Order: sequence, then C-alpha cells, then structure tokens
Amino acid sequence: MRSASGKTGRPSSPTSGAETEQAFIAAATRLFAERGFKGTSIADLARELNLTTASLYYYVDGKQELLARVLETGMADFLARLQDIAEGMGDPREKLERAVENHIDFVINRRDVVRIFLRYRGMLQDSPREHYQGLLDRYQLLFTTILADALGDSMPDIDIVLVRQTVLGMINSLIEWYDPAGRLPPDVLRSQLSRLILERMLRRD
Amino acid sequence: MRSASGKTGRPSSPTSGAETEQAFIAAATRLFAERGFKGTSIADLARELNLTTASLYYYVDGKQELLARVLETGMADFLARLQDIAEGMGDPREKLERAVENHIDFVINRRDVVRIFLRYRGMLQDSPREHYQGLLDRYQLLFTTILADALGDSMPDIDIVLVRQTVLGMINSLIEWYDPAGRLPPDVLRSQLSRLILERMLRRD
DNA sequence: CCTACCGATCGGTAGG
DNA sequence: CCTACCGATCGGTAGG
Repeated sequence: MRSASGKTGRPSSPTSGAETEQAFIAAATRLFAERGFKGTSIADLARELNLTTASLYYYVDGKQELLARVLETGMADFLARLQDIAEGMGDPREKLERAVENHIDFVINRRDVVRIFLRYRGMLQDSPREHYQGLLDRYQLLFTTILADALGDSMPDIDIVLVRQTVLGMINSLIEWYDPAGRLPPDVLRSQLSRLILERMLRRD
Repeated sequence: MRSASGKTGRPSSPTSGAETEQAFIAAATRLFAERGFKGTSIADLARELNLTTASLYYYVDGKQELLARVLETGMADFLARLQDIAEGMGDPREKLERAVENHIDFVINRRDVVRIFLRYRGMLQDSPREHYQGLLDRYQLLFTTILADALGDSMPDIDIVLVRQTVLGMINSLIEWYDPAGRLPPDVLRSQLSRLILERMLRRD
C-alpha cells in the first residue's frame, strides 16, 4: 500500500504510509463486516475513504488485497496475545484460563474482525490464503498445547482436537448472538462462560 | 412455484409440482452452500436446472424466494424432529440427550442446509425473514425448555440462555471444521461430543 | 419455457 | 522520470 492524504486533488503533502494503511484497513473491516465481502463494492470502499474508485486502485490491487490485510493484521495480533500468554507467568491451569478469557474478549471487543475471520476467510486465494492459514494453524497449535498442559491426562478418553475446536467454537459462536448492550454485561458473560468451560467442561476429575 | 418438466422447449407434460420444487430446492441448497448466496447467480441456478435464466423466472420470483424455501423447509424439518423428542417418551435427561444428538446429527448429515442457516439467514427480508425467525424462536424455546427440565436447579448460578446458546454454538461450529471422512468417524464424534456436553458441561453436581 | 433484450451496476483501467 | 490522483469509460454480467 502507498500513502494517501487529503480529500482534494492536490498532490498534497506526503503523510505516513502507516496512517493511511490504518485508515484503509479500518474502512474495509467496517464495510466487510456490515455488508459482507461480496456485498461491498470498490465504490463503497472508495466512498468511505473519500476517494474515487480509480484512486483507490492506486493504493491497492483490489478487494482481495484489502481482505488479506484485514485478516492478516487481525490474526497476527490475535496470535501475539496468545503467545504472550503461553510464554508468560503462571501454572498451566492459569494460562488456560487466560487463553480462554483472551479469546472471549477478542470476540467481544473486535466483533468486526472476528466476523470477517469466520465468514470470509474462505474467500482468500493463493499466497494470502496460505499466509493466513499459517497464522491460524499456529494459533490452534498453541491453544492445543496450552490445553494439553492444563488437562494433563484428566480427559484421556476424549480427542484433544475435538476439545479444542469445541472450546473455540462455543466462544466464536458469541458472534452470532451476544449483544454487549443486552441483558448480560460483558464481564458477567466472560466470567460465566469462562466458568462453564473451565470449572465444568474441563474440570479435572 | 409452478412445475417444470423436461429439458427441451416443449410445453411438456405437467409433472408434480412437488417433484419440481424438490429439484429447485436441492439445486439452490447445493449452490448457495458451495458458492455463497451472493456468489450464486441466477444463471448458475438456471444452468444447474437446465433452464435459461428467463425460464427460471417463470417458476420463482428470484434468489430471495429460493433462499426462503431452502431455509423454511429445512428449519421446519429441524423443528419437527425436536418436537417429536419433546413430546416423546423418556425422562428429561434422556430427552436432552436425544435433543443434543439430534442437533449433532443434523449438522453432520445436512451440512449444506446448516451452512446456509448459519451464513445466509441474515439475507432474508420481510415476511420470509419473520417466518424463518418464528421457526428458529420456537426451536430455541423448545430447546431451552428441554434443557431447563433436565437441569432442574443444578446450575442456578449460570444464565440458561447462555447455556443454550453455548451448547448449540459448539455443535453448530462442527460445520467449520468437522470432516465426516476424517480421523473421527461420525459415530465417535457424536458420542464424544455428546459426553463432553452431557456428562461434563451439564453434569448435575 | 425461449429469444431477445433492458437499466444499473460490477470490478477494474484508459489517458492526462 | 515519479507522486498522487481525476473524470470518464472499458468489457462483461447482474437481476429482471
């Protein structure tokens, strides 16, 4: 991506590319989450950024590149948090608790990105697809490791991958129904769901 | 919907409307699940049915009607199964087990419809949307009732709606990762997931 | 059920 | 030669 600046046609002073990139990713994230990937046109994105569609093409190759940026930056951040937890202090059980609550918080606080993860990752192609898949694989492997360390051999008869996907799946499903402004405030939701997972489903017998 | 018949342009003998409807719903289900709702064109659907796009419009009002048919017939079937379980024999705990395993089986055996439920129900509008939402509400209410009967007051400190959404969410998430031809055969998956839910997460203390 | 089309919009690109 | 864009339009396809 190159850097954009003002709203007018003047050559305009160069702004930092990082700032521009932020704006593009934020706009794409909002629109893809709201209208869907196919439901968002290049014109929609350009309008959001106060550009013409032609100008948008000066910065990006197309919607696919924007989707890749959204997914890669979001997933990289998500993975970094889990790595901090894995490498941080605490016993295995505490790390699992933090990993679970981190995942819950991510789904609640970054709804738009998570919605795009879950719905449109399949639209990625070629090398962006492989790169994103690599980050996702690392996240899942790391989560499995944290899970296995915390569980020990307390659940020998159940497949560890099934457990991991089930835990992540129940948290991810928040995106479909949870309303932070609803009956259950975020901190209550987090603690109840966390207890349902850790003190019930994954309790050591 | 009217009824279609052969592949040629002859007025062709009237076949049962039911047979035609089946073919339309089957084609729409396959394509929407494979390519997405917006990713499926009217031309794609017509080709699948050996019709021209213009002819397709003779039978249906458009993609929205097909989506509504797919969702309503699928959801009605899904609800009927749960009603049979609720009204059938057995104690509350057995009914809950059947309800859970029924849901698992539905996700495994009717992947295409479930994928459309989860991804494209939001694209419905107006009265089809309300009708579908009504069926979904009834399913969720019935599931909550079965859940509450089975749990009694064994989990007084956790919100029953959170429990319901969590149970349904973890089962629904199978659509994202479970491969019936993979490492876990369907019957093993069903029994392990069922036990994870019933004997662990919802165990009576 | 087909042929012959439409208004509009799609993602993407031309020259300047 | 490069940057940062613009107005206008390209070839095709959407639903109807």
